[in-house]
Amino acid sequence: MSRKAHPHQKRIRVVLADDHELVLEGLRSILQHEPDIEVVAAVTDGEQLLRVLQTHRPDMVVLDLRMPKIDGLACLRFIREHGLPTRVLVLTAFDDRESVRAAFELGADGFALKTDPPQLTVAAIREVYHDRIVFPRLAARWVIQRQEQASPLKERLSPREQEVLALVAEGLTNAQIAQRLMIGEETVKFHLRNIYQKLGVSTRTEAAAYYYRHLAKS
Amino acid sequence: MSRKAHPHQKRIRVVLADDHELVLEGLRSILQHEPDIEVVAAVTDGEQLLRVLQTHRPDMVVLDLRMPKIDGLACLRFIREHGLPTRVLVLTAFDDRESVRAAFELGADGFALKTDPPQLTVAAIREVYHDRIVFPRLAARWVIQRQEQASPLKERLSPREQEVLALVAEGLTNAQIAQRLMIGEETVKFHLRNIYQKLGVSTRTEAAAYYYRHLAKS
DNA sequence: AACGGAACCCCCCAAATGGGGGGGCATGAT
DNA sequence: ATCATGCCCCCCCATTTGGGGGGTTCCGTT
Repeated sequence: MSRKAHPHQKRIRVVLADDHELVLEGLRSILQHEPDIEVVAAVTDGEQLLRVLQTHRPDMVVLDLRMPKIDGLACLRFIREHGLPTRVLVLTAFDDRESVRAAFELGADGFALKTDPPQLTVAAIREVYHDRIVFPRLAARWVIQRQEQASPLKERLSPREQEVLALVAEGLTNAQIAQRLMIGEETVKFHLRNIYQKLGVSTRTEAAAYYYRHLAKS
Repeated sequence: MSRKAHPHQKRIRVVLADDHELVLEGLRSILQHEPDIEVVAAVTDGEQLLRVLQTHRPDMVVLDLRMPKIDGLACLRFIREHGLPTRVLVLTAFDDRESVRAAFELGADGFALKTDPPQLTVAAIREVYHDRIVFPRLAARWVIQRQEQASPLKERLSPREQEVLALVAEGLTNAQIAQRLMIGEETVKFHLRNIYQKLGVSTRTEAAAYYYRHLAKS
């Protein structure tokens, strides 16, 4: 099994995980020509991934967060909790900053964007393999914001702010909210500014969208 | 220009459009081995696509709906309105059935899922080229459903109004919507006024609330 | 007793929005 | 030929909103 008498003594053994077969194909196609990287498997859902991880013990997994059966975050958690010796490069579609944050906190070693030139992803693989944590400037912001305001944004909203947000999501105007809560309109605006900052948005409709997507229950 | 003295007389000339470079790479990689298909260009945003369409006049475009600058729907609309002789195979990530419906109504010739085995996509290219309309069973349902579902109010919204409303619900501003749909901001306001009247609301956030409660998808 | 945080109120100003009017063009039905 | 509809664009104007200051209480911690 051990190959040591070779110019490129040890190849980076990676597993690819993405539900889009075309992305797998793209990765395979570009990694094919990299002499120091070896694709040992490619899977399209979390279940397969966990199996492969334990049988192949790869150096690294290139991981999409969105996958059937078991999603990327769950896989990442599993890897960390079981102390698997596998580095994790998250391959994201950039659109869900919430997931990126979560992945970072779960200990992802790096991030690459599907919209980036493939060569960047290849470079990222090498970087991560050499114990560097890497992620694109864009993703940096999603992640950094977390330092100040911690991940569960919802918890960070004060009770009053949550009330206000709920009413905004109903479609009420500032004046109506003020009346409903028996406070001044300026106060509503004050709360809203704080809410926007905490949620990372800048309009009431964005806030409403956030509400319905992240913390609605009905 | 005309090559007719060859076993495969005329190759299908396709343009690939997807903001994910890895997907482009994947497509290119598999189409490379198809003797009857020729990739004449690959672009990552709508602006490039429209340029390429007019210079290369390809037989077909494999089109992702989500793209920067000008999104896939807008491109499709452009193609149809200008009577370009280009067939359109929509390559979707499966998650936005709303867009799939819209694409179907705009006259998309076929649909392929990114999660499908790449060979299916290749087959779809050939099918569409031979004047067949093709789409996976899954997508079929999104499209069909709309016939019956016909909620009284939603049906009153014109296709364009539905597009606008969906973007409002995402939290976009008028200016952003205008850019996304390639129309003027005043036009967006015009559509919005009509939407408000039809829905019986008077602010965008109310409209967003209506969207999430009555016509939301997932 | 001093501190920070939450909730409350007020000012100002630029930008976005809502609401009304006026057109235009194309398509498809009557 | 006419009409209705959808879609597009432009004008004007009042209101709402977003973002920046400045404050005051009250409460729980330290």
